[in-house]
Amino acid sequence: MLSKKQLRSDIEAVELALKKRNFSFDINQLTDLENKRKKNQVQTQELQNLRNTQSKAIGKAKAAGEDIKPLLDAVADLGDKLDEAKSELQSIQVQIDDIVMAMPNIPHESVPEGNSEDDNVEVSKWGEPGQYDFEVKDHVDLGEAHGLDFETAAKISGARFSVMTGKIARLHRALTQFMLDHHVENNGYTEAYVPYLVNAESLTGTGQLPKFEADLFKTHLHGEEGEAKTLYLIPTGEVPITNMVRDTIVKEGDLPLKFVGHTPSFRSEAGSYGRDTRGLIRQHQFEKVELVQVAKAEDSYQLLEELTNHAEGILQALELPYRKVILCAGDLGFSAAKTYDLEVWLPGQNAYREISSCSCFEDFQARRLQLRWKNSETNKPELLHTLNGSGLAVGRTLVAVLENHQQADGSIRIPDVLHSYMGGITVIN
RNA sequence: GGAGGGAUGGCAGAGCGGCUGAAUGCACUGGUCUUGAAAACCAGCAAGGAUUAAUCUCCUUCUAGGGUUCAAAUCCCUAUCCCUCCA
Repeated sequence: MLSKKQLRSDIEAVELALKKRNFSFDINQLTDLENKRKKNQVQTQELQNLRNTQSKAIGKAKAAGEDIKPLLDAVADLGDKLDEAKSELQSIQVQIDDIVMAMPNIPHESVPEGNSEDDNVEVSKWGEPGQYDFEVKDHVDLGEAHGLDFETAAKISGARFSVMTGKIARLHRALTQFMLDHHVENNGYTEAYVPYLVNAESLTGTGQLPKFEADLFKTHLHGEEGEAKTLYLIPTGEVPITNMVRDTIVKEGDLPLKFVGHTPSFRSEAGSYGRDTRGLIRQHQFEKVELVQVAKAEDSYQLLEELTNHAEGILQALELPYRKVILCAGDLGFSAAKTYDLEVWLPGQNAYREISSCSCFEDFQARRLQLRWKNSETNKPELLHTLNGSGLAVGRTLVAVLENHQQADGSIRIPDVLHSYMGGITVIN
């Protein structure tokens, strides 16, 4: 959520900034509502003030043993007037909130202009795509022989699910364990285990709601669809991990907070029919190791670089060629101010594909989350900045390992760092 | 499944219709004292919002949502979460 102060004082600048990401809104509508709000709020507060002072006077008169009847008569219709003013104010505020909650974050000044992923800008490249003196297979063909099974998954659940058995399943687990250990031991993250079902408040805090409900799997207990009983499957570990610190004032000395968590992610993939239908690339359920940081405003962009490097460290350790791109304004996610995507080389697709997305949200999420720290200089709570990134998406990492480390006979070479996690297995064949 | 108890500021914890935005302690900030520190003492210290150049002032908030009342942290109802006991 953007700051309402900013929307009042500098709405033209907001419009201009959001235009960069092809988002437009009706300035006049918002200013009209804002003017109404101002008038109504002042009026309502005056009525409340009147009620408070009158009530106090009644209390005093009563204590002094005076006749309070005339005072009671004087406030007879105050309650109704107040109710009316309040409900009108509330309806205006709901309208304003609806508009403001649907507004995306303002892109950071370093974000390049552009409309789609074609306009993203490559920042760096690591490793060289391998040369293969045989015809490369994609992960579906490679995995089939080793226990990657989409047909059984389709029987159990449907399209966009997978079953893994045997060594593939172990490799998938090994990748997860390796990533978690790596980030805890080398990068200073605290491991977090979190719920996979979350309430609407949490999803509102990180920005998935109210705008993107269609992307979520929704459950309700005992067939009842009510606020309290509705839970959603998390679309990313970002949601529960970031929400651990919702509504808190973090001690300055504890900053930055750094959490790493392994969770499944559940996505409806509404609107992506026909895209990436083959293989593990786009699933309703996939595993991810998520990095989350919470920091002071002045540190956040430095930490975005670090966090991205942490994700890159996994790719390097697994000997996977990749490139880093900065997303253009038009391709930026709703809550993000700046995002680096890491794209791993997939020989089977002869292309770089996203495997991690690392973003700084500035105070956009923190404002919804009421996530703050107390500045000892001003003695005032200030909003923190939030960051997160995949470190990495496990399913896609599995794809990358299979495809990049395939050998002529269809076997898979296991990168050195995984050997201990694989019980000494160095090749899957 | 049944019966109770609870949720209050950064934390702990009093208050149980008007004098309570909230005692007290801890933490924190500033000061006195000290060569320095600790201790002691003094002072300050909830958040959000409206208005303002700023100060002032005002409004809202004691888990959440309803209700009673001129007036609610306090009474009533509902929900959520926590705890204890019984089965």
